[in-house]
Amino acid sequence: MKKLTTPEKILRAAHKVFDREGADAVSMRRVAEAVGITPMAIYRHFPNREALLKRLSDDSFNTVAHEWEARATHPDILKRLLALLEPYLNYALEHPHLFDHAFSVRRDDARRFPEDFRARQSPTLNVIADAVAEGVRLGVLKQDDPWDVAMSLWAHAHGLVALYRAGRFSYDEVRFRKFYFESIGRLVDGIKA
Amino acid sequence: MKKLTTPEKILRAAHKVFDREGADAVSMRRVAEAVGITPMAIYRHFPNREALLKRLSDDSFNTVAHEWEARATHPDILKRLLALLEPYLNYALEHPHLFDHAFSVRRDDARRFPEDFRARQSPTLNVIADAVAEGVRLGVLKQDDPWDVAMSLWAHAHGLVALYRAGRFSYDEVRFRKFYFESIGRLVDGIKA
DNA sequence: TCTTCATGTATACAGTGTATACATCAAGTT
DNA sequence: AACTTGATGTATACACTGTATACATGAAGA
Repeated sequence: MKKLTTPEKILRAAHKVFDREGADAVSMRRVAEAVGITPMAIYRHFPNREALLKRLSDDSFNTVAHEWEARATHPDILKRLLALLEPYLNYALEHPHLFDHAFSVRRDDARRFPEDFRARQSPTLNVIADAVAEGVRLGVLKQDDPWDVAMSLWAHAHGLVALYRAGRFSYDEVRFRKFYFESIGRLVDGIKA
Repeated sequence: MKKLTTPEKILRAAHKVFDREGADAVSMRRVAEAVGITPMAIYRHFPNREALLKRLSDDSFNTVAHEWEARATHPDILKRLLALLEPYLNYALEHPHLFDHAFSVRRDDARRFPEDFRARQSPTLNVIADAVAEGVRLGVLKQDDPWDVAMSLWAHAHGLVALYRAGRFSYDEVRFRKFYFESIGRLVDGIKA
């Protein structure tokens, strides 16, 4: 059992509340009480509440993001693309509040399409675009810009999850998961050679 | 110049702030001051702030929603589908804050896929699903469930706009508009017969 | 022993939504 | 004409928020 520094304790307490009840439930006073310090003590470690929340969703996202690369192995390009988009769905279903904050909240410092992505600054979209590029090279996919196609795939997955998160589906997780892949399949049909 | 009732004045003042600065800027005190009444007077006309915001985005959305039906005329099914998704983009670009609230905020009373949509309770998705059904009938589109396909189209459009709204594109409006239709075009390619 | 600095506390302020109690005034009703 | 009622407003207060400011504490180094 490692001894925790105060910033770590703050992050853990805040993460717990965030993951369970969403960003709105993460108040400085509530986090401070959970840690056992005064609200103002948090400001010794984080400039403000927004920075604390950002750090939280960044950390949470990064721990999951590595799964993208691990999925980049399937030899069948079309199946690989679907497999690459599964962690996105899993993350949204397992950590809905953190997902909302990581992907649906406006971020002025976020990586932007196209320049940041083409500069390979997104480890997650890299593997998708690489898979698309390989598919094009092998003749499995239509001739098209791999980054544009990767963005289409991301947007499609994101749209489905965003509508699900916004309460526009009555499906339970199992049936939504099915619809998610069927829907992405329609897009994949459109990029096939 | 029609004389305005108090609820109308409240809605107008709130709409102005909402459209310009977003939901967070709409405080009861600020709206009340703009109208020239006390904050608590608003509660004579709206049960609470949430209801006021909901009414605002509902109204704003409904005034735009009629454009959907007006676009349902193009004889070419594929072009009609693209034309049907244009008002969605226009609305998002012209009223970004209201768009966020109308489509990205969780609504437990929102119409849900599939049952509410199949029951034709969404005037906007009706025209899309009808166009898809007609396309299937004419053999222009693959055999598939029109409501599932319509939902895919909506999700794709929504995902693009949501990512744009979340600051994931560096494109200006003109270039994003181009990418929006190109991307939807990839999905349309996938549902073509 | 003295200083310094990181880390914490205490207090206060301006902001929020809204519950509660009271005021005003026009429209019926007797 | 007098009285009642109901719609609409105000005034005040409460609990909550993020955080600026001032001060306390205690360990490390000189």
